[in-house]
Amino acid sequence: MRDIEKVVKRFREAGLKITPQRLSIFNLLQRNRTHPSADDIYREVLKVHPSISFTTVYKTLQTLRDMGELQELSINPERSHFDPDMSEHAHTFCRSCKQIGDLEIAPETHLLKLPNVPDSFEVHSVQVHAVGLCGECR
Amino acid sequence: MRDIEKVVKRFREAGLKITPQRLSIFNLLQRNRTHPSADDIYREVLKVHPSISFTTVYKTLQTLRDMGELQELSINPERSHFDPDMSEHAHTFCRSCKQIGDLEIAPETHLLKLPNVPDSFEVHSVQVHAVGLCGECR
DNA sequence: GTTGGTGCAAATAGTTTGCACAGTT
DNA sequence: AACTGTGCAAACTATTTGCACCAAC
Repeated sequence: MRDIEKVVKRFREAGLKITPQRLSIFNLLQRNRTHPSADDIYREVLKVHPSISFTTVYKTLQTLRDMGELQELSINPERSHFDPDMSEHAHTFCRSCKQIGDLEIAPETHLLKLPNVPDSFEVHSVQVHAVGLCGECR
Repeated sequence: MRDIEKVVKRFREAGLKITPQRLSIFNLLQRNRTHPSADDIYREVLKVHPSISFTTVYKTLQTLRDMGELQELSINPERSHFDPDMSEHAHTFCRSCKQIGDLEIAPETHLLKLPNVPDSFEVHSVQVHAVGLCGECR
């Protein structure tokens, strides 16, 4: 996700409104490093904005994802997680504690240049997931 | 997934029973190239075994996954898909039609040797997903 | 006969939607 | 004033579980 000012600008340019609820969500995502689920985000924003609804969080996440400001991670079969870090990187996923971690990938790896992708297929993003057990859970 | 005979042998060795329902499921998976969801598999097996229940299909898929005979793919946020092909390969996922395709990966890519994975993390499998739009849907 | 499997029905959980009212522009 | 956003409640969908009966071994 970009700077809040830039995201706000994009929303306004798209005719979307800036509400206190949305600003709280932007703020939280900006500082986040934990790959939260929609519900995680909801429960966090609740602390700052006790009257916010899950629906609002949910719809704002959809909008941000559709704008390409954050990634929806399909890594945990039980629920979606969101990642505001749009740089090329991979993830670890622990099958036991369900924790998601970041893996830095050297830029020369060119994740987006996967071999054998048909020319006709338009790649938006490449997700790389190492699935297994973290140190704690072994 | 291995040959049916080998899978049957593994089940017996683990004290698990071989039923007509399970054999139908094994057969179907063996010939499958389409990354079906649990429900896809259920509807296919129904044709051969009209009295089978979703629960039976579901539990057998869990067992096969836990044995490492097939992979559960977290690629479609809406549902899990299963892949009996356990060789190192990647997938394409079309956001529009939800189709999953295979991508061959040269063995020298060493998918399982992702850089920067903490020593303490035990990697079971690495999933690589190119997410975007297929030729048809563009 | 013992033990695990099957199938039904119900519970659970995450996600998504319709709608009336409120807030932003 | 026009139009989008919010929040509630309900619907939906996939997944998971409890349990009585059945079948493989």
